[in-house]
Amino acid sequence: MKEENLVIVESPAKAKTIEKFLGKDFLVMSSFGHIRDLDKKDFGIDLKNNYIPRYVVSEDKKKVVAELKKAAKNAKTIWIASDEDREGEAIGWHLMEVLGLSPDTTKRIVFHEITKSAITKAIDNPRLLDLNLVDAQQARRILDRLVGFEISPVLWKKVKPSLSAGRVQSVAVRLIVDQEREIQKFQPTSAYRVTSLFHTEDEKVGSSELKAELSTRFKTFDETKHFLDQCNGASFHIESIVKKPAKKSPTPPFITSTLQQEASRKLGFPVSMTMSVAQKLYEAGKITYMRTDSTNLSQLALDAAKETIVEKYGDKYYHLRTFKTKAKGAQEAHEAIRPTYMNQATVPGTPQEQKLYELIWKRTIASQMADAKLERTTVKIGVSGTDEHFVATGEILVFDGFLSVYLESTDDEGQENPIHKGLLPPLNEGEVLVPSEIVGTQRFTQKPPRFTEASLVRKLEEQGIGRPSTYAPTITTIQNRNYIVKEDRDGTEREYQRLLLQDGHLDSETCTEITGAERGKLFPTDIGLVVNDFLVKNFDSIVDYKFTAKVEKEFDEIAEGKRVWNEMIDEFYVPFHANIEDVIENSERSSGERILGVDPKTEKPVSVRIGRYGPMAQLGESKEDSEEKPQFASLRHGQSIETITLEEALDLFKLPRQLGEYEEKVVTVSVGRFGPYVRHDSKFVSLKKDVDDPLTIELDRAVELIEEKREKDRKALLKTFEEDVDLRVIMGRWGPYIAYQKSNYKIPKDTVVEDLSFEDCMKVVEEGPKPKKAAAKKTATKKAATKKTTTKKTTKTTAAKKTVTKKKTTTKSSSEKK
DNA sequence: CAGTGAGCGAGCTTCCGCTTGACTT
Repeated sequence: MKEENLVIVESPAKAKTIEKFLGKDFLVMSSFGHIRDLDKKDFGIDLKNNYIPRYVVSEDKKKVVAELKKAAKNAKTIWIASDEDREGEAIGWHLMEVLGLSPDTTKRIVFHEITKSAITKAIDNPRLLDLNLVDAQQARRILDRLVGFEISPVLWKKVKPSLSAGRVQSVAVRLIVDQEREIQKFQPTSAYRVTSLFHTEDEKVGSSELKAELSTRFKTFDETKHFLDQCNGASFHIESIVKKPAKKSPTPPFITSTLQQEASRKLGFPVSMTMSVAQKLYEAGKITYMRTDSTNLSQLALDAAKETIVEKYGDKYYHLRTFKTKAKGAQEAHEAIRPTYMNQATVPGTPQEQKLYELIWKRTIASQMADAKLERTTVKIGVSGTDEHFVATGEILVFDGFLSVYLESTDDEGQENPIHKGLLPPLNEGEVLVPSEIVGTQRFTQKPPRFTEASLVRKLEEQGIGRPSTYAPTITTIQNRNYIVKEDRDGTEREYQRLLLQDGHLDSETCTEITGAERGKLFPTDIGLVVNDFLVKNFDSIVDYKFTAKVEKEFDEIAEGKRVWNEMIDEFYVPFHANIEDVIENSERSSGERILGVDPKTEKPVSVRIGRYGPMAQLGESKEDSEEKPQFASLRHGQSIETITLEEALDLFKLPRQLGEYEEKVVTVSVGRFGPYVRHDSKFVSLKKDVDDPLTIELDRAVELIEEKREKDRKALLKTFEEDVDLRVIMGRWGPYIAYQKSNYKIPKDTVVEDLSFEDCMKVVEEGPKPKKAAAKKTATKKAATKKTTTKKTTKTTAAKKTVTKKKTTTKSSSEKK
């Protein structure tokens, strides 16, 4: 039977919802995003012929494309309903190309919200594909490919293999590097903050205290002391009391970037976790689409929010609001992120899903609520014999409004807040106050803040760099490439002065505080620093913060039909490529090398630099006329080329150490990729963090660790079989699994592990899905197949060679996924 | 992936944006 209508959307969850609205005559399918991309071979672009792109159907989309083709053949009318933005238009165009549809007749429809009225309205108003917009996307895609695939190989040559550069990631790294340098450069200055606790004359000390701060901050200890001396015996009276109304308004509903920020601040989620939890909520139909840059709410949502607010909180808490989207380059193909059903304040699910949902619900509801009304009272207190005055501020909530539901958090860390929450004690102008204590404290200016994942996203969005769908992946990429790391850092102790005036006595003391402690902040690595400096030096215009904004403007001109896309690309590419050639030819290798000094024992020079496998130290030099080779050692975690000292570098060469023998086998200690370890009988045991030091650990302790590990392995071993000692059932991090020879196998669902027989296990090993060493990335299946058929060949044909190297890459990529 | 780091040097790495699963020891 021939279907009347086929509608193609991008997301399968969306397809499901829309099908319900459209009824029987419509079959709704999804393309799962883009179906084609530029070929990876030779850029996928004909550089000599107007940059004509060569597209191929992505490996993991072949199945979807085949199904769409089949459905398209059977349909009378095909509706392309991809998102209304540049990428969506291109997805639509690729679909038409692949399915053999004509852009002149195929119906293109768009809607910005998934409601019945929006969809029927779209069906009633189809248009044709906008080829200018498609061209703008092609220009975007081709430019990104050219930038990424021309600069990255330069890095392989000049810095280290396998590195990457790109329009978005390189700027993200630059933001972090520039900020880090600002922080290193920063010199704190200090000033003295004076605070006082007052009470009224007739009241007892402590009954109702008034905390006030001096409006002046003194530069020096002596000035502060002088002032406190003046206070000793002075009188204090209220000069004025000023009351001022104030209001607070709610923030707009969530878009991707603000959701990531708030989930990070309020729930402590990394951005990738926020996105995967949101994805689950979306697939379950609990929230609208989570990759959006629009703060818009549908009429349906506005009505539902009103109903919920009025019912739950009453009329006076409701206030209709619409928000303008601020983000640069926003394309607004979707609604804001909001609950599907406003009247559900909570949903079932994992704790994370519940928390994130609640956050979304509160933010959405609050955005449609009344302002909070405050009254701020400022009390000015004069000091006799001086022109100085203390100020006390109190704030009371007259009407809570949206605050009864939700308040956005800030990134500020530990800044002292001088505002009294709540009421001030009853006071009158002219009244005399008595201080119970006056304190002068030395305070230091704060260094610029380091980025968190979420604040980096905000910065990128402000600059119009990246899209909602790429914020989380970009941050993962630059961490995977080891350009930046997310880390905690302990603070350092700092002394400060404190002066205390109490009961007519002035004392001063030196106190200490911890400063500069960081949690979950982004730091550049040595490689990040070297690569960034190389890019800034040689490709300044590309890693410029404004580069994206500049090309976006040109893409817009293409979309408006004012510019031809391949002319724009040509204008960019010709000088860009000349620059590439010049850098390859003329630029020095860049390794960030630092000469640390000379080893006092051997009198050989010691240096550090980026090597093929990362930051390393070198002891001695390679000389042509000498047989002697230099020694190498990797820098340890937390060490940096920029800051490592000669002593620390020399320590690196003290490993591996032999500790002695245990059970007639040698015990050695060293530091590897996963940190310090003990090696014995070709088995590895990690040293305990913060307990053991590889430079000082002794045999007894090493044996202890070895035995501990044996005990743990014994406990994890669930089953062994007499028939074959190679077969074991082991308890792993993700539950039990079967290990046979060198591969691991998943146990089928619903099996009782205790009941597994030898035959059951062997069945899993033989029939179960082949344990893919390779991460399931695009071509993995193809590679696995090649591997299987050729590994047995012993002849050194090119084909066999090829598979060997391929195998290497696949295992590597699987390891990188960790 | 836990001894690597020049030397001879094939073939490999890499981008951004749209979407989900499959998968991890």
